Amino acid sequence: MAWRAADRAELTARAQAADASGYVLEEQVGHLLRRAHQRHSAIFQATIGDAQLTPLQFAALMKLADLGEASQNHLGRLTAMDAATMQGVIKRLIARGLIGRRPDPGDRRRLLLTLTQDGAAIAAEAAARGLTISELTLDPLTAAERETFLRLLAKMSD
Amino acid sequence: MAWRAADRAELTARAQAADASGYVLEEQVGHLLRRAHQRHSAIFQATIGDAQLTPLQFAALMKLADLGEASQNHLGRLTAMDAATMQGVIKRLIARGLIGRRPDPGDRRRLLLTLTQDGAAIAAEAAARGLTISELTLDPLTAAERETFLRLLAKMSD
DNA sequence: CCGTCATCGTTCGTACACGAACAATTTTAT
DNA sequence: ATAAAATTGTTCGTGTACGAACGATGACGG
Repeated sequence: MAWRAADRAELTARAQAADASGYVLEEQVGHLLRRAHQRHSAIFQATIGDAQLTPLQFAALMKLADLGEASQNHLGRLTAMDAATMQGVIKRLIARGLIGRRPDPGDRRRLLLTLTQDGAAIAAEAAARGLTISELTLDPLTAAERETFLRLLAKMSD
Repeated sequence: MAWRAADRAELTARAQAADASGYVLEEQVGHLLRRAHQRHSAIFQATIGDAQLTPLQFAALMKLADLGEASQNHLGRLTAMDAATMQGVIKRLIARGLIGRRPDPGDRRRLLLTLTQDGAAIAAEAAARGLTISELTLDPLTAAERETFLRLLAKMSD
């Protein structure tokens, strides 16, 4: 969001006087979570270097680098993507040649995913950027606040 | 996310041993923000009552109830939606007859939005549910933690 | 052995999310 | 007054998100 002085002033002015409903959008967790997520996405895009690599694609790459090999649904659960969303993410990663897919010999329903050489190279390169992105996102907080915030955020995500 | 015991066990086991990259997905702000946002969306959908009403449509309705009247872009900035996203949200709210649109007599670029009677009724009904949704989302935290969390979340969203 | 049930991957439809480009208008700086 | 810059609403393209339904396969109990 590119905030303007006029809009910001209007928001703080109105936040004082909660109207009859008692509902102040700017104080609700959902709205704040959404804005924090927006800000993180912007930082990700500006920092990851590879313009084609999205947060979800990056997450899948990192997790696959850790696992070595995984079925689509399994990788999806570990990266918090449902099967339908996974479809698109995997399709685009395969199209870019970053991951490969082969049938599981032991279970004909499953497709096993692995990083290609290109994929492994990009994953290694992006890992460091990923850490920078996390630091930049938490930049407005002090060191102590960051620890608290991450702990509470994890607790809330179950 | 419907967590399975096996997946959860695998995650906690792997989180211990950070591999060579030093990047542990589960500890990154972006991933946690995304999961928290997912959880909130699920709670919203289960609690809002009106199956057609989405979080963004609800936010637009609440803000418009507060403002009385606003142009599309202005309302978009106050609800943290860009102009392109706003298009779709407004289009669907108009289709449902919850908001109306008229040209601004003082500025021929602008379209002024207002709640219809139906829109105002639904907004009033939904406001209470909105507060419940926020409480349910913060439920895993203690009262003190909630206050801290909201403060840090707001600080981080700038 | 065989029916029931769960899981896997896929597709469809709807709704954000946002960069980019656009024409019409208003504002601003000269 | 007028050229340059900014704002408003729109459309297009790509990428999440996810419920719902589907056929194919596997797991399990009787």
